Amino acid sequence: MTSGLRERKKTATRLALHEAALRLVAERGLDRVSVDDIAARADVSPRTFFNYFASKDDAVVGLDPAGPAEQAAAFTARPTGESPVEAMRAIARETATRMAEDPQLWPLRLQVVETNPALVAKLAAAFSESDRVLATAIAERTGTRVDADALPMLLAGVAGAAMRTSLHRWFASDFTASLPGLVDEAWDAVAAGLPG
Amino acid sequence: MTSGLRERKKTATRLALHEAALRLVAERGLDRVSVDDIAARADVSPRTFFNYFASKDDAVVGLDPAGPAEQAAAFTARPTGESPVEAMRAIARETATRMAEDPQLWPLRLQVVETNPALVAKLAAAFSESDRVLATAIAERTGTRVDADALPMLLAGVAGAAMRTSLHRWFASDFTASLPGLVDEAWDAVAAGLPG
DNA sequence: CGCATGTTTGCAGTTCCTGCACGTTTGGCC
DNA sequence: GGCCAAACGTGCAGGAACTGCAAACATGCG
Repeated sequence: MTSGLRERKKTATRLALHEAALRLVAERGLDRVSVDDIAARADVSPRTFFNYFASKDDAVVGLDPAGPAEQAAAFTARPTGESPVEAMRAIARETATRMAEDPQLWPLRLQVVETNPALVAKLAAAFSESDRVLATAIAERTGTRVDADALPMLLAGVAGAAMRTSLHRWFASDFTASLPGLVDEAWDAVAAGLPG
Repeated sequence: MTSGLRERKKTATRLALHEAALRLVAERGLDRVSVDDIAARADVSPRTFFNYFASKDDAVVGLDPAGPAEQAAAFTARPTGESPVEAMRAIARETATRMAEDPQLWPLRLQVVETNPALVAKLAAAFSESDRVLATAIAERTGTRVDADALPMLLAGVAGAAMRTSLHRWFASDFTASLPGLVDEAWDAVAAGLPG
């Protein structure tokens, strides 16, 4: 899969920068960590940092830049019998399962993000970008247009809301709850039209 | 309402800075406008700029910082007979009506935001903050807890998705569509459980 | 080996943003 | 009107984020 040495080194460096950023911010707080600090702990030059992340915040949040596109592809690949809502729900559940697999990374990420308001904003922006990509995929699958019909953006946005809600409850439960279970609950409520 | 001279001057300065930022960015694009440019056009010192906005981006987007709290208050003030969904829908419609009243400001804002990716991110962050405040209000009204129950964040998030979708479609229609009408469509779809 | 291509790094420079200190304006009070 | 306290505007100094450029360096491939 990751064949060449070059690519392996790149992903290793990216991960090293992300983990360095995450741990430093967990220890000291966002504004007591500089890009130079992060670069130093990851053993690269400060200039190199910006070859991997566009900003300090991005390095801390450290999301896979290919994530949204992969989700969109997964959505497109769902069986044609499924309704758009069923398909979105299915990939949300898959994503949740994958997130919950690593008992360290996502909990630490969420802990650090919830503690630093600027990062909450960054994560929201990342979700919004993901929504945008997913909306395009939904439009293609359903033969609608993002600009004209409500469904694509609405469904993508609701999916994002369901995931954010579930992540928050997962965090609030100290990661003892089942993330896929929380995702299911959220989608049940959505499918029922959000009963009060 | 706005009694003192002091307060009137403050809101005037804030508005001047926002309009300066908006028009300059509309003309040249975000990265060809500096804070100094904005301050100069608004006739204040660069240092004063930061007494009104925390960042250049915030000045361009220029949302009322009291907006989320006002929405939450409006939600709390809805008749007790209404379900949470009905109440949220009602204030969404009110908000949409108010936005559509000014035929200049919101269209220009949306135009500028959609043209500059960094601003899309900022707007998403602002919506997320609004969601957070609304979720708290929903929890209080329904006797649930934001940390434990899905409804507060989920409903707030869905409301945000409905508004973002409607704003996008309004923009895509060149502002010829009725924004409250689009909001109604979005909420109809949500209430029906997002049929495909 | 040796070339083409991609990656790292240092450096100079711009812009954003903040803390601090000081002068000016405003509102309340007599 | 005159006075005081609080709020506001401004200049300055400085740290940190980020970018473009060009020179070294590493890797893949023939």
